[in-house]
Amino acid sequence: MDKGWGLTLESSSSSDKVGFFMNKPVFGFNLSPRLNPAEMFPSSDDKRAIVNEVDFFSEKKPIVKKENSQGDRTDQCVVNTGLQLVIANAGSDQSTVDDGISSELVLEDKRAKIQLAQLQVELQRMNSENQRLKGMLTQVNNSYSALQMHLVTLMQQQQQQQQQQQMISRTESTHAHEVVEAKFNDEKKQEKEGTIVPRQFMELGPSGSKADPLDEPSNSHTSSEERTLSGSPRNNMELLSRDKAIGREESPESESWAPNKVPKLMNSSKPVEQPTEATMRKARVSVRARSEAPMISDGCQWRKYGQKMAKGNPCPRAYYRCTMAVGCPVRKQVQRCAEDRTILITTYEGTHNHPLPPAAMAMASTTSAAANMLLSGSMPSADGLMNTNFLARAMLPCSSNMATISASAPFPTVTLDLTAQNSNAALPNYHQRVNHANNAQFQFPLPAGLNHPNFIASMSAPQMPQVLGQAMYNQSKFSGLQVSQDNIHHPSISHDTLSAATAAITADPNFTAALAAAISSIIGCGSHPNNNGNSTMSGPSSNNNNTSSFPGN
DNA sequence: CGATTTTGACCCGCGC
DNA sequence: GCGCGGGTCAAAATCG
Repeated sequence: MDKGWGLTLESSSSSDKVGFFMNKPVFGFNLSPRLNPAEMFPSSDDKRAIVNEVDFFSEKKPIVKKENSQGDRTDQCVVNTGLQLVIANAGSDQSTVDDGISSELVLEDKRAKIQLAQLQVELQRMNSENQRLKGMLTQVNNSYSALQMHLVTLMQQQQQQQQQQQMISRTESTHAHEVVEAKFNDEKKQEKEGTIVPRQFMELGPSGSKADPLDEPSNSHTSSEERTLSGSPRNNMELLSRDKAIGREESPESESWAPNKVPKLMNSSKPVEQPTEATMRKARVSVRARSEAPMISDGCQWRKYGQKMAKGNPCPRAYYRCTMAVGCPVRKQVQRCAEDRTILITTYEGTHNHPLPPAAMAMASTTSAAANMLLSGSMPSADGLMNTNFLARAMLPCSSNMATISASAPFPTVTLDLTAQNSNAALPNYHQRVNHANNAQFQFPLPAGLNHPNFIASMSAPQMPQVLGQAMYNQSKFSGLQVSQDNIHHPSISHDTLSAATAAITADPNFTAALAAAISSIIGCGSHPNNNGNSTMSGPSSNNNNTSSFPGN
């Protein structure tokens, strides 16, 4: 930790007891070996401190002089004198007294002792505070790790469930075939489709189908089930249309694309087991990040399946679907910001139905947490949004433009703004757009917009510095970013660091992904203290497979 | 030659 | 009912 944070607390301050949150107080008091290290760090096991202590007493004056020359004059005058006197008294060495102990010296001695005592008290206080902060940091880290583990576990369980259900549905599909044949025996061709279609979506669906083909022989027309899957008429129509589409697809290629159609059918077949999936399908997480690359790296593999010109934006919008697993319903849209083309807007939608690589977990958990937060207020109703954003506000009392929740129809969307000068450049227009649509909108800061002035000014929330600080530190370790705490007055992040982080976000796609973990942890901790790890929705992850064609270029 | 991208067509929801 | 815009499909083109 100290290495990464570049602690330079002179000799004695390198003690492990002084965590990075202590750097400010330590610097503020300018503790140095001029003070008796043994007193300042009574339980310190720091080698340097011990050495200094020994040297100090063994060579008395030479050491004192040497250190005086390094220290600032004020400290020199007061503290050093005190120490000398202590030595003189302790050693009962009258030689120094022979020069004449003036009352001034005695006063200085007392002053020094008082100051020393004050410093010790202050140090103790700082130590205890440091311990407390470290404890909180550990707690946050543990929570985050636990949540990630929990998420992974859940995803694995989900996958196992899917596999089991797929096994079951395979056998059931045979029955379905027979029933379909019986019902549509007047047209042999129809029979064929009836057999093929159920198999497709049962095997490729994101989660095992609990639909019982026996209950609904005409699977492709089970509007009753579809209705339960989603309350929205839009989905109903979608599903019906999908049925038609599947019905007309007989080419081999249709099989390869079947997964794309499967999710909704699958949703329809299991409305009870995954009640949130339909809503998750609607919930979107939009990530704004500065990037010259065509796509941000999120750890997932994507295939482009479409590109369109969107109204109001000269840059085309590209459509991608996740190809890490057959039938993964997750899709994303990538588009340059019309106002600032260096900003890449990536909108994720859907839930991965497969395990994610670590690189993808960060962004996935981020979007998951964001979507969960959005959906935790239940539906995109006004109440839901109010609740959601109440949580956001409570959790992150400072208000800036790092993240936005909007009830933008038809999909509620969370916007995570990873851009630097977001609020000044692009967001105003964005906000106007959203507000004009009479959408409730709330904002809260995220670490990604690290160099946002409001962000720095708003670091009062006690949990923020720790989470962000740790995230920054962790990131710095593998992104090559050096995070130094020298001369900063806030425990976690300096302006320089923020700038560097912003630069790193742009330069290193992995940084974005990992930084997303911090976002995730913040959002998760704040909005879903109990269940944010349960998220099954994973956004995407960003990744390395940059597509050749980039919207807007 | 398989995988991926491109791109025009198509479908659907929504507003007028 | 019609037109618009968003989203998706799928054949053709391109890439590795």
